[in-house]
Amino acid sequence: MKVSREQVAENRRMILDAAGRLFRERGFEAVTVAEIMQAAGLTHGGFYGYFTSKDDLIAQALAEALANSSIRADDLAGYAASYLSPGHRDDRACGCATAALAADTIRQKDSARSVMTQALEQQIERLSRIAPGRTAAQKRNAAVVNWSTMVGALILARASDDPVLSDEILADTRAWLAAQSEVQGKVRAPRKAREKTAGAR
Amino acid sequence: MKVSREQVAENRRMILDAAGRLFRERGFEAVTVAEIMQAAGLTHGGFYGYFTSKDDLIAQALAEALANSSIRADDLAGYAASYLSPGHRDDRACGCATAALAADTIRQKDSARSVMTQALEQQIERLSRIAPGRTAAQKRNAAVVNWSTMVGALILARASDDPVLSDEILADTRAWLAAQSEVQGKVRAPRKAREKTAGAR
DNA sequence: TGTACATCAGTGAACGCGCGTTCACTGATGTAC
DNA sequence: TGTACATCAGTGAACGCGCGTTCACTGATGTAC
Repeated sequence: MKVSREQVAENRRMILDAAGRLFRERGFEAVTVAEIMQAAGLTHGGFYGYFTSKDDLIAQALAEALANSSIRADDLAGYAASYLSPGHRDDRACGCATAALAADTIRQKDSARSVMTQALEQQIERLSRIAPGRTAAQKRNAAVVNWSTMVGALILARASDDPVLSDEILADTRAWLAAQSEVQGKVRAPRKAREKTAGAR
Repeated sequence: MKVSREQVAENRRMILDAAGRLFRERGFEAVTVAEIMQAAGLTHGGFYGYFTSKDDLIAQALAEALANSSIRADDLAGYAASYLSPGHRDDRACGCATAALAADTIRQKDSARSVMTQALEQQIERLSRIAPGRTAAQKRNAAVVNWSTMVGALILARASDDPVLSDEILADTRAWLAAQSEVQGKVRAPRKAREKTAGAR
């Protein structure tokens, strides 16, 4: 049964969304094409009308998931507080696609790897704007390290079976990044203002 | 054909070694039982004489791979220099099992997850001994953050398609950890001694 | 020490299963008049 | 605006394939005498 052009666009969005969520939750390999199509409300046969292969979908769904990060903040401490929250740790399906899929992407085709690399570069640029440091080079250096720290901490917090250890990893890393933000970034800001910013979600 | 008891022990070691290497290189799911047995010089049929299932092997091979980290150093800067070297980045099969498999392990059975959690706790304790800080709590906090940073940086450096960006991530994070080690950890050590230690492999 | 035989590690064919992908078919859409 | 029909998105059975796992068999090991 043919379907309207709007419905086609809507279906395409549904497939990419479902794939993005399932991939982040269970990895590229463990999720099947049939499962994604079912989650999108379709049957598996129609898949190849939208994508040329599963690898094609992986690259496109990854790009979509990496672009739609829900984490937003104007300062490093606020960003870290949100990124390293228990809520983000526990919601892999809708959380950071880098933390969920960077390790998986290393073993994927070039199409997916290049998408991940572009997103990584963009994220470093974005973090450079709120990173501590006087020169542009210092800010970028700090952004690289801060991003590594956040992604690493989220992966390790998720990897830990033990909720106490997992919470410790998140809390320690949050505190560290907040301190970074304080000491190096905003030496001139008044104390009250700083505390407000750092405490905000 | 029956085989001597020593040969059985040797074969077991070969299977665990091959599995550890292949898993680190390509992930748990992409590697097949037959492939592992072939890499160990055996045929796939014999597998279930050694392990009850692939999941059983995953847990045991992960424990083995996590225990046999080749990275050793007496100070943080030296450890970071080794851990964040291009050589370690490029040799996934023999490198850090945490960086290679932590994200994969999140989606594995409890047996593997508990192995990873134990290794994580041990590594934090180990790093606490060489971490900067005055109190034990400060040292442990720093160890948690430093480990998150190293694992995150290695994963991101591997994820990057672009060798320039990849090298930048390694170099920036190495420099950062060396600075951490300098500023907070060894304020009392004579300058010459510090430089020697930090430069060592 | 030498011999006879029970044990059991390793082999490879075979199992059921689910994967990614293909394809003939269906029927609503959207265009031509 | 209404009607006729070509288009093509979606369906579900079917494809070949490779997976994890099983099992009857083989023949070297290692024990009992």
